[in-house]
Amino acid sequence: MSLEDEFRKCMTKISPISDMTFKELMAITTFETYEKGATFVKTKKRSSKEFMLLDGISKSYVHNLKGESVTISFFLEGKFITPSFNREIEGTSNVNLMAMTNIRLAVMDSAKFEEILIKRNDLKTFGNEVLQDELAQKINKEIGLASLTARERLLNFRKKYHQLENIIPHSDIASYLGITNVTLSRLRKDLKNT
Amino acid sequence: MSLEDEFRKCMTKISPISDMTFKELMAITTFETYEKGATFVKTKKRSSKEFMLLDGISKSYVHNLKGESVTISFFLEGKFITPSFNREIEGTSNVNLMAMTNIRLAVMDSAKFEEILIKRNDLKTFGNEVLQDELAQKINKEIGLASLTARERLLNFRKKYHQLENIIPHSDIASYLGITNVTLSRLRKDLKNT
DNA sequence: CTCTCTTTTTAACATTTGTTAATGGAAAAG
DNA sequence: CTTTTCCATTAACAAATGTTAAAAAGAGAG
Repeated sequence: MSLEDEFRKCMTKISPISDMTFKELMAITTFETYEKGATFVKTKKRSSKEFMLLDGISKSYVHNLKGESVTISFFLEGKFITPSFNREIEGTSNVNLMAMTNIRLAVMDSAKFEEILIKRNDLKTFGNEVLQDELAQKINKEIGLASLTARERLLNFRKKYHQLENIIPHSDIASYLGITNVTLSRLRKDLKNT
Repeated sequence: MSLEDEFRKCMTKISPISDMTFKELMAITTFETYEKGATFVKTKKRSSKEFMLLDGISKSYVHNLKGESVTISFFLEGKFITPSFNREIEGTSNVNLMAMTNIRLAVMDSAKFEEILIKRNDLKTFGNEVLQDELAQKINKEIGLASLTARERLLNFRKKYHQLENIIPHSDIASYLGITNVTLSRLRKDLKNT
């Protein structure tokens, strides 16, 4: 399958896009690949882009005041990454984006993407879908961190991200769950015998 | 000071608004008051409005799966409450908004507000300012919940919301911090002797 | 002012989570 | 294949947080 077809398929899976709109999108799209471990968006760097993750796994993360890396969220294949206007403060990203595996991305300039979005209703619907998913995830994560035990959060994580636990470093999962990796390991052991 | 003047003052404090734009805003604005304890936005009810909190204190909250109330954020006097497009999923709010004290609000229909926003650059700047503040707060809260101890979170809370601890129920603060109110009480005691 | 109701504090104990360090195991490098 | 390095597990202990229930303090009603 061509990159274009793949891109189209991912978009459509989120919300249907007309041929016309997709053609316009293609005109502003480049395809990029990053190797496992590459940070393709950095905080404090100015560069407004939108990303559709065609293949692989990615995470967003920040550093807290102690300098520790804190995972904010994970992105699986076919996910449209948090739009820039929901991720940037004064034109600079407030999170880093890192490839957890080798990844392939469709990359679009944010300003041009928005131009198309304004005039194309199907893309607007797409954008709303993405935004609403973002909102739902954010609030769920916050509720979880504020009111669930580490064990419950891990169970939720497993429901949402099947198999991810076997693919990416546990330290990333632990910081996502707001626990240490020692605690994660303990919980994993406990849950085996249940 | 008239309600209008008060409204204007609150807006300006966030980002300057021209006379012309403000006049248009006033045409779609009503002023409402709610008594302490009133929930003026409910999840699952359809009604897209924007709120400027002229006076008093408000909170947003949700219920988790166990039915417990979880405080998401607090709003102080002069704060523009999380815009509907950042709070609603398919036209229905994903949080409840409650008055923690008697409050006064400037209330605007979201669709009409957006119409003005589209054509008025000063209002767009205002909107961006609000959005960016929202983003910054959200990410900070998430980092805190994921990587700070309860004690550190309480200290941050105090820095951000001076005096709030003496005004609103501790159960609301505890759920905001992701701890029980017994733990909150303990931390308060500890921090006295420091 | 007194009584009632609600909120906050305190206590005692259980449980969870963090810390540090050692062990084990798997992947990468030579 | 062996060695090295990195990551996950385990253990032992410390610290933080939750749970339950009782006491104290505050707020509101009559």
